[in-house]
Amino acid sequence: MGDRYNFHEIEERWQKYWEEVKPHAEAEDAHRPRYYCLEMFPYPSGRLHMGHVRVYSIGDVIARFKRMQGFSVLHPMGWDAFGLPAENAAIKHNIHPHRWTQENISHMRQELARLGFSYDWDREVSTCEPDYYKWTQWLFLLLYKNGLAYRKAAPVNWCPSCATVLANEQVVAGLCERCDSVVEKTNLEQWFFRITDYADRLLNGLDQLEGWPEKVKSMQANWIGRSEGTEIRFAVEGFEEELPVFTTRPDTVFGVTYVVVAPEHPLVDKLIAGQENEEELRAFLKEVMAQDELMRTAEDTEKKGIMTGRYAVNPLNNERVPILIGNYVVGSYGTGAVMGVPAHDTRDFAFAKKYGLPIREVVAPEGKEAGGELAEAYVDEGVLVNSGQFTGLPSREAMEKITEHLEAAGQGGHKVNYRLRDWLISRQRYWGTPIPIVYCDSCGIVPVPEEELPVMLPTDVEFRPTGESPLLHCEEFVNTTCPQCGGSARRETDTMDTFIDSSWYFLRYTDPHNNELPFAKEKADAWMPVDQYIGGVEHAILHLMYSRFIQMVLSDLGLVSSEIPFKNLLAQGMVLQGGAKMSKSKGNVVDPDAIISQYGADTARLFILFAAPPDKDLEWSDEGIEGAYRFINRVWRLVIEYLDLIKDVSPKVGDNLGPKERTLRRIVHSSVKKVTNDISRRFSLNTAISAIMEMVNGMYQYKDTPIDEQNLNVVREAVELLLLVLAPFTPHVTEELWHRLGYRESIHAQPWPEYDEEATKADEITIVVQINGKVRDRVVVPAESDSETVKEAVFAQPRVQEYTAGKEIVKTIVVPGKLVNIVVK
RNA sequence: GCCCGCUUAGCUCAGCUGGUAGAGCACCAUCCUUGUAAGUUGGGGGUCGUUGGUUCGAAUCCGACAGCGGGCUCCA
Repeated sequence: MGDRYNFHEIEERWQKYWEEVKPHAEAEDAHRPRYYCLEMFPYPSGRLHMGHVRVYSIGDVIARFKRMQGFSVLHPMGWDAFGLPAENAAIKHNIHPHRWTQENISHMRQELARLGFSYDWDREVSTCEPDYYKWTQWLFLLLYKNGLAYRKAAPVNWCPSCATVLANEQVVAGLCERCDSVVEKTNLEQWFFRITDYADRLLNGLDQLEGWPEKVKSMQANWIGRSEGTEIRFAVEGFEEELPVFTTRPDTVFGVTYVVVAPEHPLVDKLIAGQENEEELRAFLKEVMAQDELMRTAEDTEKKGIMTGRYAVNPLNNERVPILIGNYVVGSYGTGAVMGVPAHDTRDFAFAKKYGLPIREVVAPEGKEAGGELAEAYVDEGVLVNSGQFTGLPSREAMEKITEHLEAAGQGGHKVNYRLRDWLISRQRYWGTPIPIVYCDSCGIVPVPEEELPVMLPTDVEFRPTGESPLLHCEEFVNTTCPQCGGSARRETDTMDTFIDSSWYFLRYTDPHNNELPFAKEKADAWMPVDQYIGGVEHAILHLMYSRFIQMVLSDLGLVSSEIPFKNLLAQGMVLQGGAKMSKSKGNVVDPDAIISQYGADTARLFILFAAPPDKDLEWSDEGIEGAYRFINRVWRLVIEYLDLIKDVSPKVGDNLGPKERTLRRIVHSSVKKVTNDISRRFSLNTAISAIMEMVNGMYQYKDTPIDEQNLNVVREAVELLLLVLAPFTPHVTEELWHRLGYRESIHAQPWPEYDEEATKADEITIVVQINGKVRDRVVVPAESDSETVKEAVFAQPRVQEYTAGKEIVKTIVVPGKLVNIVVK
C-alpha cells in the first residue's frame, strides 16, 4: 500500500471485494422503504460506448445515494439480446447468433464490472434465453386471448436490406431506422397488437406522468396525434357505397367543390372501372404508387390529381362534386379521402387553382363582407356565409350544429382520429422470440397452449446470405401437430419485434427466477412502478410508449396494480465529440476501455458526471478528464497527509472552536447541504460535484493551519464527510480511503451524512447597499442582526450619507441577510 | 408550417421561489523542486443573444425579434 494514488490496484481490490460480498444483492428488507432505480438495458453489441458509461454512471450514483439514504434499492442489469446484428454476424462471420450474443454479453458484463456499477447481478435477465422468451410468448398469448393480438393482411413497411417488415415507429422519414434503406410498401399477412384501443388512455395518461420531461410527453402526444373532427359521408353517384371523409372544419362543408381519394383507397378500383379515361387513370395510379412513400410525402412534391369522371353528393346541400384521385392524400390516415374546400385551406386552394376547380367562400372574417376573388385561402375561423340555414353562425357554433345535423340525418357525426396505428409486431427474422402460433388446415390459427411454452428457437439452422429467415427452411421447426386436432400443422415462422422483449423486462427483474409465471403480482407490486428510469431520448416514442401500453394491458387484466411503468424519467443527453454524436463513421469515438485503463473508472465516472447536467448533451474533453483525474489525486493527497494525525480521532466535534475551524466547518457543512440538495432535488450531479470541489478547496485552505490537538476531530469530521458525499460518484477511491481511516465496514453501507445547519451559518454577513437599485456600498454585520440594526449600520456609512445628502428618502427596502435598497428622490 | 428547448467568462456549464454574476478546464503570475513531470497559492477575464415592459431592483417574470438545436408534418 503505497502513498500514491494507484487506481489500478485500488479498483481491482474493491471490485473483487464487491463481487465476493455482493453488497448490492437486494435483501428485500421489508422495514425499509423501497426504491427501484433502472437504466435502460443495453443491446449487447460487443463493447460499451461512452453513452453507456454515461447512463449507467448516472444510475449508479442515484442507486448508491438512495441506498445511503436508507432505501432498499433494486438496481438490476440485463440484456436486450435479440436483434438483427447478431444475425448479420452469423451470415458474415459464420458464428451462431447465440454464441455471438453470449460472447458480447460476457465482455460487456466485465466492462460494467470494471466501472464499479452496483448491480444486483443475481437478477440479470437476457431476453434471448428460453427462460425469458417463454414469458414473452406467454405475454403474446395473453394479448391474443384478450383480442389484442390479431393477424391481418395490410400494406406494411418492408426494409429490403433487413429483409423484414417494420413498425411505423421504426420508419424515419421513409427510411429504415436501423440501416437507412428506403422502406417499401408490401401487402403481407402480419401480426398486430391493438395499441390503438389504448390511444386515448396513452394520451390522457401522459398528464399523470409528472416526473417525465415535457419534451418526451409532447413527442408521444404528437405521435398519438389525436384529432377531433367530423366524419361526413358523401353518397357516390351510381354506387351503393358511401365515401366518408374526415374533417376538422365541418363549418366549411358548404364550400366543398370536389372530393379527393388516395390512390390506395378501397373504392378506387370500382370508381375507375369502365370510365372512358380508365387507361389514363390506371397510368396515373401506377405512377403514383411507384413513388415510394418518402418521395410522395416530401414537402416539395407537386400535388397531382386526376378526375375520375365520377361524382359525389354533398349531404348538406345535395350538390354534385367531382371525385378526384390525388397523390397527396394518404391512404392510411383518416378515411383515405378528403373534401376539397379551396376557399379555406391552403393546400386545397393551390390544388383548385391548378386544376381550375371552383372556389367558393363560405366563411368570412368577422365584420367583413364576403365576395370578390380570394387571393389566398382564408383559413381562420369566422362567420358563415353562403351556407344555407347555417349562414350567419360563427364557425364554432356552426361546427357543432352541422355535425349534429349530419348525425340526425345519418350521414356522419363526431369522430376522433388518431395518427397512431396498430403495432405491427411480426418480423421475418430468425433471432427473435418465436410467435407461439400454429396454422392448421382444419382449425386455422391455433395458439400454442401455455404448457407447451416455450416454443424453442431451433439452434441448428442455416443462415442464408440473402438474409431470408432460416426458420422458413427449418423443417423440424415448421412442421408440427395441431394442438387442437392433432393433425399436421405449420408453425408461424415470424418472430416478434424486439420491442416486445423490452416492454416488460422491468417486471421480470422484480421476480427473475419465477418458473410458474413471468412474475408474481406481489413481487411486481412491491417494486413497481420504477421510481427512476434513465435512458436516451431516442426511445422517447418507441420503447417508452410500448412499455406504457403493455403495462396498461397487464394492469387491466389484474396482473399488476400500477398502470404506469415508470414514475420518473430522466432522458439523458448524448455524448458528443467536436459537436457531433460519437460514431464510427465520423471517427470521433472515445473508447471507454482506453479511458479506464489510463485514468481508472473513478475518473471516468467523475468526469462524465461533472461535464454536463445529466439531461443535456455532453461534450467530451480530454482536458476535462485530466481535470477529474487531478481532482481525485487532490482528494487522495489531502486524506493521506492527514491520515496519521486523525487515524484514532473521533469525528465528534466539541464546542469552543477557533475562527478557522468555524470557517472550515461552515464550508464543509454547507457543501454537504448543497450536495444533498443537488442530488435529491433533480439529480443535478454536475453541480453536486462542483460543490464537492469547493469543499476540497476549503479543506486545502485550512491545511496549513498549525493543528492543535483539540481541532483534530474537526479535520476528521471534514475528511469523513468528504468521503461520504463523494462515495456514490467515485466508489473505489472512497472505499479505499474509508478503510484506511480504520473502518472495517464498506463506506457504501454508511448512512448519507447529515449536515449541521448551525455550522453552515456565517458569523458575519455582508449586506449589499443599493441606492435606487444600484450597488453603492457593502457593510459587514453580525449574522443575527435584525432589520433595524442593519438599517442603522447602513445609514451610518459615509458613502450612504453622501448619496442621500439633500435628497428625500422615499423608502428603504431591507432583505434580511442580503441587502438594503434605499430609494431616494 | 406547428410545438419544444437553448443562448451567461476563451471552452463546458451552474445560477432554486427576482436581491453582491459563479465552478471546472484553459490562461497569467507566485512559491516548491537541481531540472522535468507533478504540486501550492493567487489573479485577470462577462453590456447574462437583441429589444420593449412589470418592479425600489431583472441573467431570473412577461411580450416581441434573432440565432442555434430537437420533435411532428401534404394529417385533412
